[in-house]
Order: sequence, then structure tokens, then C-alpha cells
Amino acid sequence: MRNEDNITPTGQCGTLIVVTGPTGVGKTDIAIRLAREFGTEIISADSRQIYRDIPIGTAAPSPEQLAEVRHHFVGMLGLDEYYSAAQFEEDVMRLLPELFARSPYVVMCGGSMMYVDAVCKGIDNIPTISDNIRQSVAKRLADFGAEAMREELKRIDPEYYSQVDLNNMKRVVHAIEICEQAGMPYSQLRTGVAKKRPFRIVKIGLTLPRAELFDRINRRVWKMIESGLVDEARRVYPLRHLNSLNTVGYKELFAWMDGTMDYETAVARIQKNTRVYAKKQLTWFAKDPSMQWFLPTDYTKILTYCLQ
RNA sequence: GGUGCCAUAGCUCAGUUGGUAGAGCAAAGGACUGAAAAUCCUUGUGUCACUGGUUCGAUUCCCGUUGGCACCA
Repeated sequence: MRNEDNITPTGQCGTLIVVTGPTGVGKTDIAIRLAREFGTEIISADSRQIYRDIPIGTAAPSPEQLAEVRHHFVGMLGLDEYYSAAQFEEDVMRLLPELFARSPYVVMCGGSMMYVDAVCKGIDNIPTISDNIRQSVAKRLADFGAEAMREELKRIDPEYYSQVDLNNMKRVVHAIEICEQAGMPYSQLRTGVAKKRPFRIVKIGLTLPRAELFDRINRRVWKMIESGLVDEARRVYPLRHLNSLNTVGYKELFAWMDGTMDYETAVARIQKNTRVYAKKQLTWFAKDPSMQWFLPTDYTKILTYCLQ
């Protein structure tokens, strides 16, 4: 099929079907069905499944599923590799023309809110922070404390200072890093404007009644344990300080291995934190007016919606 | 059948020397632009089992009822 066949009145070519929603709702299955339907491939928008060596705890697609439909961005990074939503945007935007050349439809599947938005709306251009600056700002925080960081931000970027959540040190610190790296206030780099994409975006939000979703999550955690999550966590335990392992399912088991939490509590915490994460995703996606919500059992409706 | 103990938030319980109550867990809501499964913020009115009594006032004391647990028969 040629791209020309799929050019829309607005001159866009290709349709990106975005399958998203809370963790545990059943995104993977729907995405695979859609991808097979359209004879296309899947872009995973998942900030943890992108890492190698942690497939169980991240509920990554199984080897069978991966064999069924080609997936991109699953298990492609080492746990110690830096990655970000902005990098994801860049990588996906580079890959998409190639996929659209093969099929007018491409499926993106994942619940990492920032990753989904990075592709659908874009992220402002902000310089990558050098190790020097990262370390020097971290040292200042350690030496002088949070209040000093707030004061510094107030001085170099009063506008962002007035907007940012001052309790959220991660944000304050990052803003300082950006100001320093860019040589200008962070607020000047924030456009708040969504980028136009040269393809149509169809957003499918999958959801379930809260009780049912939470029940699925609880049971999925038990399944992960049965599938060997503890061994998986034990294998990566030496790397536990890495951001990639600051992840639900691992951090709780690390606490148990460190002896600061008993096993039953750790498992209960994994379930609870997964539920909290699911709620966070729902809150985030609820604000998105372009999202169309479906039950994961409504495949026919989903398909019809994609085709219209 | 008798005696004793218990009955407070979804759960486990604390507490009020009588002035209508609070912890843990669970739960709910929100923020979010290059670490995002991250990071951060907010939220506890519940017939204090039911009926009656004492009292200015009872969830708190007393009688009874119901339910649960324990022991004795």
C-alpha cells in the first residue's frame, strides 16, 4: 500500500492509533489485535518495559506476543542507560516515517503519560543537562539545603519560581539545572504549545470500573510473583540505585531484601503502589479531551472508531 | 441455660475521669513539559450496636435487648 492512498484532507499521511489507559487494564492485548488487523507494528510507550532484564515486573509483552507482532522500544536499553520522554519523542518521530511507509496505520501502546504526550503533543526544546551541572547542583542542594535552592531559583527565574511546586525539590533542582545549562531562564524555554504532527492521531483510552481494575491489578501482582518476580528482582538488586529500578515491584522487594520491610508488607505495597499508579494515570488521561474511552472488551467498537 | 468480656471510620483498634472522637492500614481527590511506574500536594461526620434510664448534657455511667467471643454447666 502506498502512502498516497491514506492522505487526509489536511494533508496528513498515516494514522497513529494510541492505545493507552491505566496499568493492568489490558492494553497489550488490544494493541496486538489492532496491529494484526492493520498488518502493522507496535510502538511501546512504556518507560519501564523499554529496559531489558525486568520483563516480569513491568508486565512486558511475552516472547510469544513479541513474535506475533513486531514491537519497538521494548527491552532495548540496559538498566544503567539514561533515557527520557524527550528522547522517546525524538526516537519515535524518527522511526514513524519508516513505519508509515509500510502501513497507513501504526499502533502505539503504553501507559507512560509523559511518553504518550511527548509523541502526541511534543515537548519543548530544552538542553540536555551535562554531568558537570547535574553534579554541581546536586552538591549545592546537599551542602546548603532546599531553601537555598528555592532562593536560587527565585533569583534566576522568578517566573518559574512562582509557578513551580516549591515542595517538589526534583522540579526546583531541574529548573536550576536547565537555567544553568541553557544560560537563560527555564520559563523562556517553556512554550506550552503543542506541536503539529504530520499524521492523524486516534487516542483509545481503555478503562474498567475501579473495583474490577483494582482486582485485576491485585491478581496480576500475584501472577508476577508466581512467574518469578522475586528472582528477577534479586538479579538486579546490585543495580537498585538506578532510576530504571526506582519502579513499583522492585523498590518494595529491595526494601524486603534490605530487611526494612517484611515480605507480606512488600507484596501488599506492590499492589497498593500499582493501584495508586493506575489512579494517577486515570487522572492524567482524564484531562485529555482527545481521548475516547472504551472497555477492553469492546474491541469491535474500538476498531470502528479507529476506522472512522 | 449460667457467668464474664466485647460491640467506635471499609478493616484492626485507641479514646473520651460524662461536654458527640483519632491512629495505623485501606480509600478518595489533585499537580505534572527532558529521571514520569519518577516527584510533589490535599482529604477522616462515623446512627461511637439497639431501646430505655440517670444527667443541663451520654458514645462514655446504669437497666434491658440483639449479636460475637470465652469459660462453666
